Amino acid sequence: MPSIPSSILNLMDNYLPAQFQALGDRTRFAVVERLLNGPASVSELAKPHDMALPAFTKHLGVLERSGLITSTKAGRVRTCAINPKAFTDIEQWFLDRRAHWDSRLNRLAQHLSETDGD
Amino acid sequence: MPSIPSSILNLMDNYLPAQFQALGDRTRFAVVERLLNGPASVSELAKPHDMALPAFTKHLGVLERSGLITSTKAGRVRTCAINPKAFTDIEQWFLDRRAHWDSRLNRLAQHLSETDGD
DNA sequence: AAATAACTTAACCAATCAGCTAAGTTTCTG
DNA sequence: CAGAAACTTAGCTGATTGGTTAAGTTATTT
Repeated sequence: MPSIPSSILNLMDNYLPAQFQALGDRTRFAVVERLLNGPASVSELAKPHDMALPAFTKHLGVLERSGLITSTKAGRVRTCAINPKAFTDIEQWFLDRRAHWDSRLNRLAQHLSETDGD
Repeated sequence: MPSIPSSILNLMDNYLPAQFQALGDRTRFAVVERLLNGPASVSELAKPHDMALPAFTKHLGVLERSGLITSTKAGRVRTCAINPKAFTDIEQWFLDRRAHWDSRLNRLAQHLSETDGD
């Protein structure tokens, strides 16, 4: 059974560290929180941040390359929006790890209670 | 003994960008995934990573300063463990934002249906 | 007591990052 | 069509990051 080469899968694969790194900057984190209220243009998003536009648009580039946001240009205005799937994926990672973590603790507790009287 | 005001502690506390940044590196991300299986010593954690120990312990420093992990030294062995509260806090951020996001979409849908016949 | 194990500290280096200014492009407005 | 608005591209810079080696410290083993 021929399968998709892992080189391609790896590209498709949502790589969480890239998304965490994107969120790991005050400015980008604030942009994401803003966009959770709905889409906005570049200049609208930039307004609260005390920096020149080129610096700011680099941040948007990082967010977009990580997959956390999307953007489309209409006329001279670029509009940015949250990519909900990226958030669902990260959320899922936390849910999975929590489930794993909890079951580990349960096994531990089980083991401790079973060996209690030894 | 003068102490750090709680107002400042609260600001330091739970500063998500720092935690995201800590997770935004392959090595540190892998360490966290490993620690979700249970505590481990520094050299145990370092083994799978092809780098000298000083480089590796810097990563542990970043993780610990962010609050994602804790460590204690017994004899010459430092043992690292997950700090579950940090994970709960991040998880909570995602749950909160999702709730907010969903209610925004609901309001939007509501609005669209109410103005449907205009 | 000497050797080894498990880090730790210090000093350095290359690469990436976050910012800047200046100049360019495209699209709207008057 | 001239000018302004909304980015975009290019090139520079200082700070931070992720790595290195060499040498030190502290605890255990033999």
